[in-house]
Amino acid sequence: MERKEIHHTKNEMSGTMYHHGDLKQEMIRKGIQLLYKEGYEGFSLRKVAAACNVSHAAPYRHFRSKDELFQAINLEISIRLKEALLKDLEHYRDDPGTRMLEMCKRYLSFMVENPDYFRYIFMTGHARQIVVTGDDILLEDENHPFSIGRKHAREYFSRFHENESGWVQDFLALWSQIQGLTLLIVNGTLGFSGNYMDYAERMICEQLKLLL
Amino acid sequence: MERKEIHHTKNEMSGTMYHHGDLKQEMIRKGIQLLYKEGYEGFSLRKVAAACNVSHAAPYRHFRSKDELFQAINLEISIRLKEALLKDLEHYRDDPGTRMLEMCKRYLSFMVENPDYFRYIFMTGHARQIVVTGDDILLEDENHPFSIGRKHAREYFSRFHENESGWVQDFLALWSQIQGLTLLIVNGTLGFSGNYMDYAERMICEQLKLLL
DNA sequence: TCATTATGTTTACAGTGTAAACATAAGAAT
DNA sequence: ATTCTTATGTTTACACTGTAAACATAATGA
Repeated sequence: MERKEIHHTKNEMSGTMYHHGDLKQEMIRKGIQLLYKEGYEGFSLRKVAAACNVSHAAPYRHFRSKDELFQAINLEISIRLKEALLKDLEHYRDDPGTRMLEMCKRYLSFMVENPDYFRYIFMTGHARQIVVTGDDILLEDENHPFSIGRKHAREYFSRFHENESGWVQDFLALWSQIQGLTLLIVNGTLGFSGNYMDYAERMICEQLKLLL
Repeated sequence: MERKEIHHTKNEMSGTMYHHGDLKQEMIRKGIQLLYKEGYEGFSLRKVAAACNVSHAAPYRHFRSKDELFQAINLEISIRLKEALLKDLEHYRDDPGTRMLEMCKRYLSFMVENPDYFRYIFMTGHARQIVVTGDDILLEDENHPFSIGRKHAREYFSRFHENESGWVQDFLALWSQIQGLTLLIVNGTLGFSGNYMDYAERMICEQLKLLL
């Protein structure tokens, strides 16, 4: 009971060992690295396995398919994104407009700095399903980055409407715009001679009905 | 000189023939069909070759790589898109706002009906480079669908600005929004209980500064 | 008629995801 | 301690993929 982790992770042990120790987590870590280095096209299960010093079939003990590894990576990324969005957000407590602007900018920055995250999540059918009903726009998972954005947007946009569901259209408009700009920048369609964030900021402010 | 096309396309000849006749064009046509049927993931050179009743290496006489076939498909799609955007546009001659709205809706419809076109062009790094300078947003190719949109947007948005380049920001905002909404619908992120076009229309009208 | 060129086919190879059979090590039960 | 079971590796195999090289055939032009 007392001495655990005797046989974990090759680093802690001397030579090579039959059992890896924590292959699942290392597959996810190395998978993200590979995604970062070689992009979505260059990504392969076998390369990740090799990066973990493990035979190409070993991953199948932890993931039933390549796609399942992707889902695990997806989850890990969404956690990082959520952290990035929420970090030190209380600085903007009494300025909801600036807070919204800040979150939008953070989202864009995160994706631009980690383009393969975006590429992976939104360009390969691995995004979570979100449903727009008559008066709400909802994802089951409360912890998902989207739900964070939704919560803030609802609180923010509600002030501009009398009816209970008016914020939905505003949020949809804002979210589409951010998402589109992110896509165009991340996939290399749009190049800026100056700083792209200037354009983004003006655009977002207008969408947030903020005065410039 | 007179009798040409004697030996073209298997359809016109009796049995099978060594030379196909117009493999290049049929690869593009069948390629688009395959894209439509199996999606970008299920797409392969060998399947397209098989669909053309031709050995798997034959395409290499016309395309140096899979990517080059994709570029040809890209071009073909952009032509179809342009046609869809411009068809009967003179009906809206004296109502620029409605015309812009109509073009945006057509773009969205086209992509929703042909999701793999969008997936292919914008999710696989095959989109054309567009540069945003201080006072313009430009693509060299005048015939590209983007350039069509740019022309109309410039004419339309200019009325709201005194300075010569004010329209750029407006166009960027509109384009990002359409593109983002399209992405979210096409990749299945966003599901609508009602008609998605209602939401889209309200959104676009607002972006066009049109009264509802 | 014959050489050249365009355009096919066959064969080959390395890389992919995945499944099956096998091997080993860890932990539980005896 | 020894043995059984289970978790987690490895090897081998297969059907795909893109692509290159060698070869074959048919159209073209001298």
